[in-house]
Amino acid sequence: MLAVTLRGALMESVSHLDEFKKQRMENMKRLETLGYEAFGRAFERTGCILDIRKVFEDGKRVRMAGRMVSKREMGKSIFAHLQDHTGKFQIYVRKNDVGEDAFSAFQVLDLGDHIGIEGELFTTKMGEPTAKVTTWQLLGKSLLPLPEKWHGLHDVDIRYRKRYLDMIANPEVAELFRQRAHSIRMMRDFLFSRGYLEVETPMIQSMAGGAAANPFKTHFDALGVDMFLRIAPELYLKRLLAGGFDKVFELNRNFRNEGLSRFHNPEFTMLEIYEAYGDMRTMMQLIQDMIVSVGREVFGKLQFGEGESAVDLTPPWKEVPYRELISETAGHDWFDLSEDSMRDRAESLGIQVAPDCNAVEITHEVFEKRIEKNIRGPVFVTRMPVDLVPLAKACEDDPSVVDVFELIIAGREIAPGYSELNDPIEQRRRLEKQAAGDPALIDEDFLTALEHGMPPAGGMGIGIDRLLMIMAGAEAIRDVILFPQLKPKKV
RNA sequence: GGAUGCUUAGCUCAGUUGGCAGAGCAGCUGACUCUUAAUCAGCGGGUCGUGGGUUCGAGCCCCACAGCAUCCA
Repeated sequence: MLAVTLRGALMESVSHLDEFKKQRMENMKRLETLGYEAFGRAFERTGCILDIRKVFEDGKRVRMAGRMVSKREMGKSIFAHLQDHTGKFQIYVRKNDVGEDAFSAFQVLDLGDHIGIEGELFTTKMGEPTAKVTTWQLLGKSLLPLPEKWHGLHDVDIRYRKRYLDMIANPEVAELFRQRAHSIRMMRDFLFSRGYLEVETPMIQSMAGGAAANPFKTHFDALGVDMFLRIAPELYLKRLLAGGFDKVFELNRNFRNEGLSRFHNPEFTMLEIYEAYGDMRTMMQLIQDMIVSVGREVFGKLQFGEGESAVDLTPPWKEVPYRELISETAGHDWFDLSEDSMRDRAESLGIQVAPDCNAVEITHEVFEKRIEKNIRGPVFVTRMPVDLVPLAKACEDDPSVVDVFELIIAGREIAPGYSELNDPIEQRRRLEKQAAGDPALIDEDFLTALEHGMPPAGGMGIGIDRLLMIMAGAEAIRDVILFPQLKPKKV
């Protein structure tokens, strides 16, 4: 009894959408009885809509395909727009031109249907380039209504969950993802042309190393062991340096088992680059050249954002030591202060510091809360405290700081770069400290590779999604990821 | 994990002090052979996120839950 009621209620709740679908199914049947195949086959086109627009010429015959996104019926003639990924084009269907049957079938078409047309180009009285249809065919029936044509699709939940609707209703979204694809392609070409080799290393790993982050767990059935999705490719890329590849990169997904936020998606795209016999300065030059060329060639500019969030990527980019930034903000005597005085000073700057924080951690709180956010950049912050960065070489002139940079743009960390540690003894010491007595957390195979000898190297990782947020002017990381992670929706 | 806000027709949004659930687009019927947010005439479409409560009466007030957003951890 209850089950029956629930089922009734469920059917009731979708009944209205069903009515749209029912109507369209009926239209589909009518088209089929008129001899149209509802889900058609390959259709040879003169070109995409942009191609056709480019070669526009009065009287030219073309074959064009697209989704019908608007339709204006006027008795014995119809204007409509077809849309493909390159834009919209108006078509004109006249009873006299296509014949009675094809015309009445066209009247049955719904918005959203994919059709192919053959016709002759002309310009309307209002000056719009248009194709006068002589024949048409149905390529793909749409059974559900499109979002509203004028206001588009605003509901962010639907936009992320049904990205295909977002792309149809909001053309700028499709454009952004083309820019993303183009940017990534540019980076690959750039690195390839400079002699870097693209490699693929395991995403499923028996221990997730190379960064400090919580991994996703998975299970390898055939081997009966738990595995992890990688949090970074670093330790494998360094094995390749030991193996003799001198310039390598990997551009692919990393996975971190963290929450969702405006700046975090648990799977994100990272570009990691290593160059043997180089150091972090090699990387500084490389990333500057690479980002500048992406800016120029994909976006056609080096100035991004407006007002408060404006950044100018015109090289050369500034370099500022970490301690200098701290002194400027927290006082020139900061590094002479006792831990307690540091805590008081931090609080006077409006920063709450946990009581168990040491001097390095308090200092870094100041950096994160008061400095980093305000750096418009791009700025390379260099000479970070050794305790913050366990995988880098110490500076030659000061063992308390490491030879690294953190590239900050628009108040955000975009890319850390290191003079990589290639000393297996020091590396073991640091990994053991990090593992805090748990030998299962130490990647012995990686250490063995270093023991065989790894050349000195520069290395860096670039958070591609965050970089693209800046260049594309996106407010949220979800806006630059096609299918961002969301909570599964319960029924 | 915490705080705040949002959730009303397929889509975009109104909804007054708690008193019959609204508009535009989309849809349906009809007219119209250069329209373009076509126009004109008419029609249909709602478990107001879900579940409880207060009340004579809840889209609106209260509680819980869900999803989303922003900020914080």
